[in-house]
Parts: sequence; structure tokens; C-alpha cells
Amino acid sequence: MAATGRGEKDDLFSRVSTSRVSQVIVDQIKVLIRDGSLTPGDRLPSERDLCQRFGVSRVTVREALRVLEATGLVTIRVGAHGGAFLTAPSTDRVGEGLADLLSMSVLTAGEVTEARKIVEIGALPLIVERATEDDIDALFKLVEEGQHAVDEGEYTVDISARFHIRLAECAHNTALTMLIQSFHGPLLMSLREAREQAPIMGKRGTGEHRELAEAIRSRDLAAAQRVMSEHIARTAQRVSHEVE
Amino acid sequence: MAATGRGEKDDLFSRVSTSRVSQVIVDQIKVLIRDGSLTPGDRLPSERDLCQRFGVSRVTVREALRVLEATGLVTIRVGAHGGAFLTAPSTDRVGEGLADLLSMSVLTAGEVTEARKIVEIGALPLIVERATEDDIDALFKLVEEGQHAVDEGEYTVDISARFHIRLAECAHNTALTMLIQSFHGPLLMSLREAREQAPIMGKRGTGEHRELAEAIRSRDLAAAQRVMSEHIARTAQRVSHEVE
DNA sequence: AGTACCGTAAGGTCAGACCATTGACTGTTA
DNA sequence: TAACAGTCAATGGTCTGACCTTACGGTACT
Repeated sequence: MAATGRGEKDDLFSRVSTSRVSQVIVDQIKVLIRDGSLTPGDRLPSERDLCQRFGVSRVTVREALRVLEATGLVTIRVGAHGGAFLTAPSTDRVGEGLADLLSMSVLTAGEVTEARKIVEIGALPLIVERATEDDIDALFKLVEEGQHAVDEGEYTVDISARFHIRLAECAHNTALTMLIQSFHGPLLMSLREAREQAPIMGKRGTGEHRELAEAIRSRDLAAAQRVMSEHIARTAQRVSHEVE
Repeated sequence: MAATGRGEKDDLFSRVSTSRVSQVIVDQIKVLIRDGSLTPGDRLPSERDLCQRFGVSRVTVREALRVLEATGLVTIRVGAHGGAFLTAPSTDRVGEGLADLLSMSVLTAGEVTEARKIVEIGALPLIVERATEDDIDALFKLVEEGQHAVDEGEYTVDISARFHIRLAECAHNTALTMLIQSFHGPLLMSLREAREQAPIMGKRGTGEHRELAEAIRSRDLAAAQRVMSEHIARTAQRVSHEVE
């Protein structure tokens, strides 16, 4: 619950957790999720049912559900047999949250790119070490797709993002995949930059993608790091141009 | 009616974006934030006021506000002259959201630690380069606190987390701070491991923290990386013990 | 001057009603 | 029998209007 991070020992004469019944409900449900009583795919009781269990009105329950939904913990379906379903882990919401913060200029695009550079380069040792044959095949397949798109003049950021995400998966570490995925998710999309990313970009980018894939295949960490470094540095440069 | 803000030319066989008036309101307000019509510190009109402007009931407006609040875009104060205020810099919410997703997903503690290692070590070059005198003072202050806590037998993970987060801030990159913050936030807390972390741990950990701070002060990147590497590796080992 | 009180604006909650959506059941028809 | 259509019930989405709680600010009393 929210109290987790509280840190203080302000127990006696407890101040907290007055106000906001809906928040208490949110916290209770979060606990159920954390300790495994509820797992992805499960369905919460209906709103009217929850009202009775918690002894509150439907409005309150609904507000709690809205919060859980905004947090990305549940999705809500209407109709018979609808309800609130625990969502499987999805990084999209987090990405959206990042995009929101970014738009409030808490984050600059340059900062994000810098962070991205650290994570994506830092992941390379694991990738080089753990990439399987299937992984490498998949990478080259994406490179081919990218190449084709470039030839057709249809290269989009989406293609590049798919490559980077697939590359991240080669590290076989879900946490890393999630991180990199949120970097490439709605975030970059919502940033003005790279709106249709000139074909030249795509051409050069695809070339670097290919070099990366080859470096992975030959387990050449140094080469991979060098290419990735340049690759992202170029993005950084572009970003710093377009954002003010 | 709700259709006011629809925006699309969804006339023929329109599919999307029916349902959920509150979501439309959320989106509208987000737009206002994005394009700078609303800036941090501003106050939204009162709920009853928004009802009239949007032509919806208060329930709907409140749900929209709940979502915005959960997203971390506004904070809500009660009482006279209360209301919804655009929040300024609050990376906490996003971090919390990240932690939520992480904690309920298939992530193992080991994976998270591995990712943490990459990010925290990767950030060191920036930290060594950019840390100011104030930063370094703050680090040593935290080390002292930790030392004191160890002496009193009161060392907690919280103290360690504070050091790591402050260290992250030395990179002067908000995105990085956010990432590392979410690693050390409610996530590790809610993960079983390190529940009360034996004093021995604290002692050794504090020592390493001091070494880190000293390495930063003398701008010795290699040393910092070595210490951090060991520091986190030890955590990794402990984690892999305690989680099945 | 300081304190205590009260009014008011705002969010928080409640109760009950109605609409919209959707899947399942049932009955009719070819 | 199989396919279609109509009905029904469960469930989320919204509305109305009322009341409570909180907290700031002003006023009156000491």
C-alpha cells in the first residue's frame, strides 16, 4: 500500500489514511496483486459487489477502479461478463506515463536519449553473451524488413523501434526489455522529433542496424558498442536540434 | 454533449473512442498541458465549474480528475481554495507506476538487480564527470548517517536507497534519476528480500558507499565502477539466495 | 494583539435511478 | 437439425441532488 514508502514511525495518533476511501481500496487491491492473491487475467468482483464488500458506495468503488486502470493494473470491459480484469504486464502504460512527464518538460528529450544510451549500451554485453541463433535470425529479419522499407521509401520510426526492442530481448532479461521498450514506445512517438524521419535517416540507421546484428553474430562486443554508441549519438544530435 | 472534443472525422462507421466521457476530458486536459496552456502550479477550475464547462455530471469530472491524479499530472487539495493543481516536478508517480508493473510481472529479483547493475554502473561516467561539490557533500553526509545507523544497529534498506538515489541525482539527468529511483522505491521493499537486512550487510554496504563517494570526489571512474560492481553483485547474490 | 468562532468554498461520499453494451439463452424458421 | 433472430440479464457508464468533511479567512470577542 501507499504506506510502504512512508518510512516514519508515526503510528500512534496515526494521521495518515484519513480521507480518500477510494485510495484505501486501491491500496488493498494492490496488496492482493502484490502478494499473488490476484494474478493477471483474474477478474475482480463487479462494482456493485465490491460496494457491499467494502461497505461503500458505487462512486467510491468506481474511482478506485479508475485509478487502478490509469495505473495500468486492470482493464475494464463493459457488457455481460465484463468487469475489471487484472492486466498482464504491459509496459505501454509506463511509456505513456513517461511521455506525460516529458510533455510537462520535466524531462528533456536529450535526457531521455542519454539514459537510453546508457541502458542500451549497457545491455550489449549481456546481449552478445546470451543471444541465441533464433535471436540473431530475428534481428537480421528485421534488418531486411527495414532495408525493404527504405527501398520503398516507407521507413518509419516504428521499424527502428522494433529492432531495438527485439535487440533488447536478446539479453533475456525481462526488466531490461521493459525499460528499453518504454523508451521506444509512445515516448518517441509523442515527441515531435522523427515525425517522418527522412529516408536518409532510415538508410543510415538500417545500415547501422545491420552492423549491430553482425557484431552480435560474431560476438564482437567492442564493435557492437561502437556502432550502438554512434547510432544513438546521432539520434541525440537530431533530438537536440528539433527540440527548441 | 460528449461529442464536443471528438476531433476525428469518425462519421462513417466510426469505431473508436465511443464510451468513457471522462477519458475525453482527461485527454482534453492533457492537451492543454502539452501545449502549455496549463503550466505546473496552475489550478484547474473547481469540479462544479468543470461540470458546467464540459456539460457533464460531477461524477464524470471527478473520475477524470482521479485519472489525472493517478497519472501524476495533478494533485488535489481539499478545503476552501483547494482544487486540482498542476503538479510540478514529480517523478515519483511514474516511478511508482513502474514499480507496480514490475512487482506484478514475471520479473524475478535477479533480473531487476541485473538491470539495476547496468543502469547504475552506466550512470557512473556521467556522475564522475558532473558531480558538484554540493553533490559530493550530500553523499558523504548520507554515508555518515548510514554509519551512525549501523552503530546504533538501526540500519535499514531505506538508508541505502537514499544513498543510491542521491548518487543518481549527481548525474544531473532526470530520466536516469527516475529510473534508479524506481529501482529503489517500493519495488525492493515489496520484494521480500532485504526485509531487515542484517547489520553486517549494513556495515559492509556503508563502507562501500563511502568508497564510492570517495571515488566520485577524486573523479576516479575506474574505482567507482569497481566498487559499484561489487556492491551490486553482492546484492545479486543475496537476492538469488532469498528468492527461491 | 491575540484568540476563538463561524461562514463559505471546495473536495469526498452517498443513494438511487436510468442508459448502453454485450454475451447467453431461447424460440422460431428454413 | 442448423441457423438465425429476439429477448433477457449482468455489468459498466452516467446523471441527479443531497449531505458531510476539510480548511482558509474573516469577524467578533477577550
